[in-house]
Amino acid sequence: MFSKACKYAINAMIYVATLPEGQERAGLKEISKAVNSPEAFTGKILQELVKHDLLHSVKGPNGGFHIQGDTSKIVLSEIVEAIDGDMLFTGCALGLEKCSEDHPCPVHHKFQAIREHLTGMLMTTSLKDVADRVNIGISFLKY
Amino acid sequence: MFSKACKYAINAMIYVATLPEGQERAGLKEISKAVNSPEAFTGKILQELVKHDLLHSVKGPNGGFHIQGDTSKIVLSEIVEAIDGDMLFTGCALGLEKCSEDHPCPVHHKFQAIREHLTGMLMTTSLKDVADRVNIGISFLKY
DNA sequence: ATATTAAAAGATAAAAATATCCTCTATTTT
DNA sequence: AAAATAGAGGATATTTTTATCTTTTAATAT
Ligand code: FES
Ligand code: FES
Repeated sequence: MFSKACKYAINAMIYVATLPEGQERAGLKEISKAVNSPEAFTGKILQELVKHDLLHSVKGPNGGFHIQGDTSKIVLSEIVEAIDGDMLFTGCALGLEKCSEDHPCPVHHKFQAIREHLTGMLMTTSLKDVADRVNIGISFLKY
Repeated sequence: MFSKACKYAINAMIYVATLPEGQERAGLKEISKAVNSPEAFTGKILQELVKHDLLHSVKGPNGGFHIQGDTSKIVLSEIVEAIDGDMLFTGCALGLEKCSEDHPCPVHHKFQAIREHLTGMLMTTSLKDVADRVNIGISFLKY
């Protein structure tokens, strides 16, 4: 469904979102440990998220990553799109060059509903929504 | 969502299912042309489908592939599982070692519904359902 | 100012997925 | 029986994804 890179990205963003407001930033090492992802690879992914303005980074001592602004303003679909692109949202499930009503693949009509369900969920679920669940201890970022 | 191999597999199975009952089998060349997939790679995938008893093959002149029995008895989820395995149906969306209620990832509760929607659709959509759509010309296997 | 810290950037490496090619085997036709 | 056909199986190649390592750059602390 999502690439590994995308899963790491989502988990990392959630972890950063769980940090108390205005707290010191989290370093790469801390983040990759918290979400059980390979450190160097995670670094690349965080760079990408920074480029997409979903995350901010600070170099040097006590540097690290943080989210500026409200975590309720960032939704999961933004993270997915930043890392995996929009094929999940717009591509044909069976690999036709483009997904369209005019020239639909054999599962288009059935898939449409699922896609809408999925994208609707990703577009309405904020980082705050999911980070809160982690903070109160009812969901987990690793194992 | 699905691997390329799985998309080729689904399209190929649908194509074979569109052939009139009891007709001569379709050869690899014919199939891969019909669904616009790379021939040799498609051959490997069809082998796998044969191993999973979703497809039958005959060697030699006028050989090829066909489905024995009723195409309404084969559902899409069987093809997906044969090629991509069951991670789509049972794996955690965010990469936790296992998906469970006891130790859920932050999107588990939201994902559960989508997964059920998706697997429900794949388990109830038969090859005949989709092949019929192709035969009456309202959906397409390539481009 | 200098040393230290930590992310950015670039170069490689390893693994997995996709794709092709060649030989072997079974079947059919002549 | 021999030749031709077409899938099976194995080996190899390419591409993409995942992962690591090294160097550079920016910020901080001494
Ligand atoms: S055309 Fe295949 S999903 Fe829309
Ligand atoms: S635990 Fe992640 S989807 Fe169920």
